[in-house]
Amino acid sequence: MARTASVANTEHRRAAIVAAMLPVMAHHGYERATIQAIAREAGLTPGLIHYHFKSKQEILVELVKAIMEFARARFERAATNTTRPVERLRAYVDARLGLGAGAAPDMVAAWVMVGAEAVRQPEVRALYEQAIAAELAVLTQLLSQCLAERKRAIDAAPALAAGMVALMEGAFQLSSAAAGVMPAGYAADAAMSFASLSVAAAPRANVFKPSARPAMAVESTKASSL
Amino acid sequence: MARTASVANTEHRRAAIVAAMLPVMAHHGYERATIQAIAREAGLTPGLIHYHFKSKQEILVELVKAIMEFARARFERAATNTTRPVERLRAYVDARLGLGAGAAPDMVAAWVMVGAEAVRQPEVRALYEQAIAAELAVLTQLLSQCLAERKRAIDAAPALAAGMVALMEGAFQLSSAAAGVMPAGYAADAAMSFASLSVAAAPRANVFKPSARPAMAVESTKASSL
Amino acid sequence: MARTASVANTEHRRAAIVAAMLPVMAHHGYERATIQAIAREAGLTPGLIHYHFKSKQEILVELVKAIMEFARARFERAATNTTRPVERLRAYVDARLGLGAGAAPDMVAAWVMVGAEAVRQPEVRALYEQAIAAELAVLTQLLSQCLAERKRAIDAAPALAAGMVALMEGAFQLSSAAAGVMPAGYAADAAMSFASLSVAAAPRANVFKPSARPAMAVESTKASSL
Amino acid sequence: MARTASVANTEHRRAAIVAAMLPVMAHHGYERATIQAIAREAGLTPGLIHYHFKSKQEILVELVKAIMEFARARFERAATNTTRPVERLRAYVDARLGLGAGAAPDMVAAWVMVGAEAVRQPEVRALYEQAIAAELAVLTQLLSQCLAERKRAIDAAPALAAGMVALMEGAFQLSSAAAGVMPAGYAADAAMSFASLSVAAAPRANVFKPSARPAMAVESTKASSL
DNA sequence: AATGAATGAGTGTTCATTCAT
DNA sequence: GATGAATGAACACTCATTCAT
Repeated sequence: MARTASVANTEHRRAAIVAAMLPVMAHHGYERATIQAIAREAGLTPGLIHYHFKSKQEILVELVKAIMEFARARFERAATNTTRPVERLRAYVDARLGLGAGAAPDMVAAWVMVGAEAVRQPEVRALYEQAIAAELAVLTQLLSQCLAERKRAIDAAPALAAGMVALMEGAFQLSSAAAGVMPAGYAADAAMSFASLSVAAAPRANVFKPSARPAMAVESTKASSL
Repeated sequence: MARTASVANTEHRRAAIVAAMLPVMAHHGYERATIQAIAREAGLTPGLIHYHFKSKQEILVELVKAIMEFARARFERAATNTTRPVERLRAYVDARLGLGAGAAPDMVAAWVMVGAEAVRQPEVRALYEQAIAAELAVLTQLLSQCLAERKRAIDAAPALAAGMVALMEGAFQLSSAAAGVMPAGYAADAAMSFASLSVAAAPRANVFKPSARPAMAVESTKASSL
Repeated sequence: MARTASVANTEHRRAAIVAAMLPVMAHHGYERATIQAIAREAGLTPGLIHYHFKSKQEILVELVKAIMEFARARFERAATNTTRPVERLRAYVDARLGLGAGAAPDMVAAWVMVGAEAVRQPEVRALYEQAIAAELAVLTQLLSQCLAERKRAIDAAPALAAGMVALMEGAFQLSSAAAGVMPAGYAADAAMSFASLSVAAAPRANVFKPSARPAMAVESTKASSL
Repeated sequence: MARTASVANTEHRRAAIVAAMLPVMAHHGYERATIQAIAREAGLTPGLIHYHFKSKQEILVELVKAIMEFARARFERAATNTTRPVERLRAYVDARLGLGAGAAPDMVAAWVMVGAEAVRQPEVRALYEQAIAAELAVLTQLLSQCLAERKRAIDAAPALAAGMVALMEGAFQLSSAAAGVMPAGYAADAAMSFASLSVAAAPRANVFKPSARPAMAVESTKASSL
């Protein structure tokens, strides 16, 4: 009933503007995500955008942070149900690929645009690298736990994590620009299969006789929407 | 006499303009790849660009085709040395990831920009999907051959190919925008490892007693530069 | 009770706003002296500025008046110690040049900006002319007293005053925009020297035999349009 | 009859744009000398202005150079008729004040605006200081020659030159913003009078018995900060 | 074929001013 | 009196495209 305090109002406005930039960028890219278009999407006047943000790039930076935070939060929520490494890994993959692309295609497309801007804008690149580094760190930890649980050497975890991150980033790109030619729901399956097989194939930790028996069932991976 | 005929000259000019667009797009993206910058890169005058191309987008379309053709040609060249499915698969992966990123970073970055444009420009998207479909077809065939050679069911080939394409597209993105945080040379290794393990784990074709023995050595994968 | 009456408070606010405009104009000029910047300098909110002033130009008008008043007050203070014409003249020059630029560079720079605005804004020009006319009047009177004291004809006083005003206005400009290339402390010396020599060289009042004829004939100077 | 070559055409356009900026700046100042207004004055379209100049400031910089060059050329032309120091000095003063203000009031007003911009724009300030330094150098030389001709010590030349430059800059300001209250033609007279009297009053070079001692002691002037 | 000057629509951004609270 | 969010008209600048030569 009572109007929120001005500070909160400003924060709300900023959040609304960032939120408005997401679909505009998803459909038109950064350069064509004009201040006018963002304002229209947010139901505001163009001048007001620059009252709340110093520059268009600042909105982009906030958008990148928001998407990062969104992904992080979704994983945290999904991972609270279990402590088993494999299940946590699956929760991570599903959070990123299973629901992500299907439930939030605009966010996925916007992220693809962010990735393209990261190629040429140093400030965006720094944020993007930070996001990728965070992904790598989380995945490396999860994979290390999976490997340790099965008494495997964890040396391969970083490279494996890198491959999974690449697969996921590529899946985002393809779901945004070539969805028509990709098989349904391949991505989460492929990611989990890659992880499972790699863990199973990893050499035993400090042991001389590796058996390399795949015990994590690949077949259990199913029903991802990307 | 020394001058080539005008048609051929026109074709040369067109090719030169397309070639000039590549590095400009790699560094500035499509929107900021101005006609002036392309002309400067090509050593031509701005007006001449529009004499040879109806619009800027037409140059982009030609560039996409040129990159597709370049990748196809490189694979063909590398694959002539062998008929063994596994080696041909490796040749393919190396052609795309092994030398690609290191030898032609501008082309990789330009391809990333193309991918972003494909999200919003229908004509570019059609081409991009065509390119991805071609990748999928080639990889599916190569993987099917690998599976058949080992008497495995080939049903999983399309999904596996999709995963590999995603991994490669993601690797392009990451090598262009987050090279600093990725492990060295992870991509080709990951792609080959993924393929090898998946082939090995595939069920036997039309056979009741699967043994699931991994016979394609994962360790043979080495030293890729992406 | 402790609060001053609203009218007085309003006056204080107006004075504070005018005072805040001075350094902002000194550093950014009139056009770039934004209401936001003035408000920040004054520790007020932007909206309040327009509560106390109808427009930005009204603040400028008040600022011009304030600077004029400041200069007048400083001279009055310095001139109370003496009644001797020469000393009063020196007090005037020192008030304007001796301490002025050093003690209040912002005010000097702001005055330069006022001078530029006077070129194009009629209302500011009217005030500026009023200020210059006041300077001329004061200087003419002081110089007339100096001349009279030495029994010289006072006819030249207005022209001499005009030259001194020009020298001082120019000194303000140069101290604000070219301090690096000007000799130290030249201005007050030059002004006093100009006055002293001119007084000494002036013809005797109502006398037929002029003495003190300068070797380089001043009379030969004629027909200048400025 | 024949169209001039393109390079010359471009140079002509640049010169025309610079020339168009002069009256616009003279009447509206730099900030309000909009690209639109300059284009209108030049009879060109706004877009073309930025085809020939990278930025508005670049036009300003060229304008400053043009005014400097104009003043230099006018003096050179006027000074060719004589080698006598005093006459050359007069030629200089007349070139700057005698005809200048009357014949080219827009240029004088534009120069005043340049002076104001020099306060806040480092690049303009650098040019302005260069212009003032050139003035000082020329005047110092001319005054030194006058002093030498009359066997006077030339030590005072720099300070005297500085005073004259200040007087002239101030005269420009006043002729642009307070012409109505200034006596007619005072400036050139004042400048020449100042120079003549100062030369006459200067001590003899290397001589023990100085003559021409002014009754109002110039030496008493000290410690001014400007 | 080729030039490069020219156009005009559109961009991000600034800012004096207004106004609901 | 006071706030600060909001407006809208300007601004400098960019750029694909056109066209006279």
